[in-house]
Amino acid sequence: MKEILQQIKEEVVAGFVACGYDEKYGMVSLSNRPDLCQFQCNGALAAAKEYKKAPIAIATEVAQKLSGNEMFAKCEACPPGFLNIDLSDEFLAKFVSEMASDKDRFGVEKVSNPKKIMIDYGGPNVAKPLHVGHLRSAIIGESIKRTARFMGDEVIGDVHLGDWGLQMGLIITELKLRKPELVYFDENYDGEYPSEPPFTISELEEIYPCASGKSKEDEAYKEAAMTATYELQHGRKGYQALLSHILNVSVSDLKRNYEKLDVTFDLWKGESDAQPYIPDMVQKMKDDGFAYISEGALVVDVKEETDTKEVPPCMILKSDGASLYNTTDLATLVWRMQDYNPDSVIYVVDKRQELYFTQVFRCAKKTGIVPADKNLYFVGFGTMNGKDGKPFKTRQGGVMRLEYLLKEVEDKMLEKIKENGTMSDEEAEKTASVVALSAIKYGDLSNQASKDYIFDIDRFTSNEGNTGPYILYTIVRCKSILNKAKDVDALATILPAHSDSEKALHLELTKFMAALSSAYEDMAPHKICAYIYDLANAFNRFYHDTKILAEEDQTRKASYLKLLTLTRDILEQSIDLLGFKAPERM
RNA sequence: GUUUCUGUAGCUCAGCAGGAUAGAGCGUCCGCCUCCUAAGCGGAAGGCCGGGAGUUCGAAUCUCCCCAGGAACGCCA
Repeated sequence: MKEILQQIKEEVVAGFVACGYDEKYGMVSLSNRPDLCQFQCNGALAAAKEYKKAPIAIATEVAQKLSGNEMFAKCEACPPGFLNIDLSDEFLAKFVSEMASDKDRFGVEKVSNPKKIMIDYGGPNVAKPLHVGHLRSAIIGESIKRTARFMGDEVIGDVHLGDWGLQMGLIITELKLRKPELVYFDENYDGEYPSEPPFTISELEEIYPCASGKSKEDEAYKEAAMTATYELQHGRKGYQALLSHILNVSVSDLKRNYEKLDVTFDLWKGESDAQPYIPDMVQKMKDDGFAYISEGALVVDVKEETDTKEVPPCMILKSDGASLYNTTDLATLVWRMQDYNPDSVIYVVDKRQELYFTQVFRCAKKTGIVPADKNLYFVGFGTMNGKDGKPFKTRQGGVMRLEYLLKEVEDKMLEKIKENGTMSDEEAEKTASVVALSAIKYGDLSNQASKDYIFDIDRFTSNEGNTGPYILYTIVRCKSILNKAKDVDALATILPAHSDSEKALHLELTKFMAALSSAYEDMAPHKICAYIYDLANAFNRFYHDTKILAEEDQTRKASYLKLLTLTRDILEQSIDLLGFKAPERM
């Protein structure tokens, strides 16, 4: 259905036009003075210049023209020239009623031109456990994916594993040092490689940081790792067999962890999947004259005249001939275009990588890997900091594993539930994990993605304030009443509001469409958070001063229940887009 | 050094296609459970929107300069 602001605007525009003013002055926005009115139009102030009239005169004229319009309870001119608008309670109730009758979408229409979008989020390294650094990509990407899907786009999520490059060389080098007798290291071996991996996930997780540490101190070790990387990339069989072991062991562990986060991917492709496309891609870049040798490396210039800063060329191959991050990302775009041909690709990545992606995007467009009419978006997110404002660490100063973080938050929630609940242990634990996820995700998503934010467990899990648990609690309240009222009349209409708090709730509900579409357009989940926080507040106020189940007027009671249903549904739909769920009780 | 992001209440953050008295939460203080979950609701105190110029009838919001902090800046990803 048509957004409420749009409906109001049409009336106001008509008013302006009828008075002889340009329609552009009929812009309507939410009031920034809710104490005075619900909506406002500042067009008269702007029109004053063009028509050489006092703003208040214009506003008064338009206000008179609009008086008597059924949509408005009030439409008055206010000095110096504001047009203050209140909707009639009837119109408001009717609008909300219409939303309620739209069972699954609550008035939100799908986009008229759905797109095929591929979204690249996650980016975990195999052989390394998920840590907090992967949290934001997963959470934000998942939310953007769900939102776009809800709006009608076809969205393909790709985890984009980090399963190539120096880190693999490091693991192989360390493994060789520890178990040189393994057949994978015997270059003359030409039999079948064992199907059982020569390590467990925990060993793997220990090997990488160890190797990485050594390579920073030991030049020769680093050299060996780079050689191993090169050999792996150039088809050394034993190493490739090792790679697939590493992948298998690691991916099943990753899947388990992402599942806990309620984050899913349609594709489990990795950097290694792009490798077969590299030779042709590179050759074509050379043939087309885009790629040339500079300082020993193969590069493509991506400078543009409008640049305010130096944009270094996009490096395609290192001087030793090995591929690197950029190469792999470009080759990944090759198969993405070839196999899926998406209209756009969205990268949800740490914002520090912005320059790299600028280079990659330009290079992809310039060399024709990605046609000009496709869009490549970089959604950069900030760092997750600890309470001290520095990157989040464990108490020991190491990188916090996601599993442990999750466990810590779950324990906190469980404690709270046990304190004031009467649940069985089993239900308490289930509920704790649901609420914990909401605490983490809401804590993250309620901040603008691009900014750094402080991950404060105590605040996120707090009983009070703008938190995931608060939103869930509100939903649980709705559910609790609805469960008790067995006779919810699905066909009931929502009556004009009886009280201020009810009216405020109506008004808040009408903003759902606008909130969602702006979150969608800006790829900004925090806008959904801001909206549901306002909605939850409005509901709790209403809840507090309205006796719902005890209401004697049955029509009114049915209207309340309908209102509750809509509130619950919108909240649940919204948190689903954020990537978490509400329990039945808490 | 260059580029870029950030700077709003004691703390954590909204608001930024300019508009009327700058908004939340936490923390502090004061109220509210014989009533549908008090993980709630109401209220109070708390701000030169980093500083300075400019554009405008009007600036937290746009432009420029400064200050402070972070980040990126060709063979890591």
